[in-house]
Amino acid sequence: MWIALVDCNNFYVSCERLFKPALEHQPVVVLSNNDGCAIARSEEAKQLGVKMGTPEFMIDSIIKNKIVKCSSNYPLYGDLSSRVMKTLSSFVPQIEIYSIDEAFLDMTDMDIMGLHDTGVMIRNTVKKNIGIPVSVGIAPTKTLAKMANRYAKKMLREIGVFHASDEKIINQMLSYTRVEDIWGVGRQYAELLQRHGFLTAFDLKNAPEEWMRKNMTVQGQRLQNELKGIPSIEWQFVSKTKKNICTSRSFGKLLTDKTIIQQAVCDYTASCAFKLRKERTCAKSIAVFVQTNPHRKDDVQYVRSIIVQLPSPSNDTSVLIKQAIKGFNIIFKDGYKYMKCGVEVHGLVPETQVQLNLFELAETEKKKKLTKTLDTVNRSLGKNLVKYAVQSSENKYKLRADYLSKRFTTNFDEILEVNL
DNA sequence: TCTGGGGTCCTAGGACCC
DNA sequence: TCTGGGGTCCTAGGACCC
Repeated sequence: MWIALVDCNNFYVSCERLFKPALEHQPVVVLSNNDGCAIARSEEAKQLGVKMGTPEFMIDSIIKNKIVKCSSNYPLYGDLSSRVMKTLSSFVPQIEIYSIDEAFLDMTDMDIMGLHDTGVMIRNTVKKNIGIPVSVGIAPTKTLAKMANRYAKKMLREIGVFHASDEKIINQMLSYTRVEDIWGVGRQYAELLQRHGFLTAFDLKNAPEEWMRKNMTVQGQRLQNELKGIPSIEWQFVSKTKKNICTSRSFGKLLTDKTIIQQAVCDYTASCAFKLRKERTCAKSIAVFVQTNPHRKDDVQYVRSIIVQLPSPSNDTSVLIKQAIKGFNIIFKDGYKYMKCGVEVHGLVPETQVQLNLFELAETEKKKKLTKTLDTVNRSLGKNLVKYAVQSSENKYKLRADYLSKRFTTNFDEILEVNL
């Protein structure tokens, strides 16, 4: 089996550059929600020492005025992503979209002109059609394809394609790759592995199976098999239905006022309810959490969450808001400076599976019509103008987005972006 | 002054049932 | 004095991903 992992280079930065060619060859970062920290960096920005997750104020303190900052613009990235994915789909029978900027391609039947050349063709076509640069890694398993992709970026920058085509080449790649750079090995496991003398992916491939199982659970076993060239991660051509849905945000500034925070909780609940309806699922329970800013060492800290069971599974905004407020009232305490709150819905079941008694049924039909109308109106306006009374009518917890680019390819309204 | 948001999978341990 | 065992469901928490 041959698997390709196609990955857009510095995706968010590449999207911004597409519409602002002057950013080409400039150090550019894209900032997270709230303009909090860097979540995408151009090569030039990486060379200036900007790390993933560097807070904006630290970027300023090191290299003020040398770098272009963009607020993140998810509608734009989402639209370009689907165009890239559509182009990739034209090459192979099926692709697995792994994230906004990555997809796995089953290349097993593609070996007509040689897999390396096929990879080059894919890369050139995406660049020509969409304008986004991509890298391609081809190998016998997903984990090795990820590694090959990274190798292409690091070692074969100009070509941007690497085919790990036989055992000798794969072993070279494994020896080159340090454990902390393997897909599936995070900081904790990397430290553990290094302590035990496993430094490269090649070491890990040859580690005792017993040890892997004992210290890294079944995931470690799977990972080791993948490194040995035995595919152990299933294809996922159709996206699974979600198991949890979450909406949470940091506030633009620290908040103490219960009413304003409750409005945020209600807005995020409405957002979760909308996502549930889009997925055609209902939630069994809803969790609410609030927290202070852990980075402010001098402030008194408070973090709390609560799970509220719903009377019956629901995706109705008013039902969810009612329960969310109930939970919020239990966990909220005066006297703290809050930085963030969020809402998470759990135990999702298909809409069609929800059992109701007759009384509930009659009520639900009425509510469904109301909800459908609200969704339709809000969608056609391109923003959430129509709301329940407990939601916010103005942005008292508004997020910052000082460097926002225009929505070049979509009709989304500015307000949708900054409001939620 | 200023530090993201949205997910997944796995395991352990408790509650409960027979 | 001796005090089962297996199964399921749920939740919390850890680790990881982009």
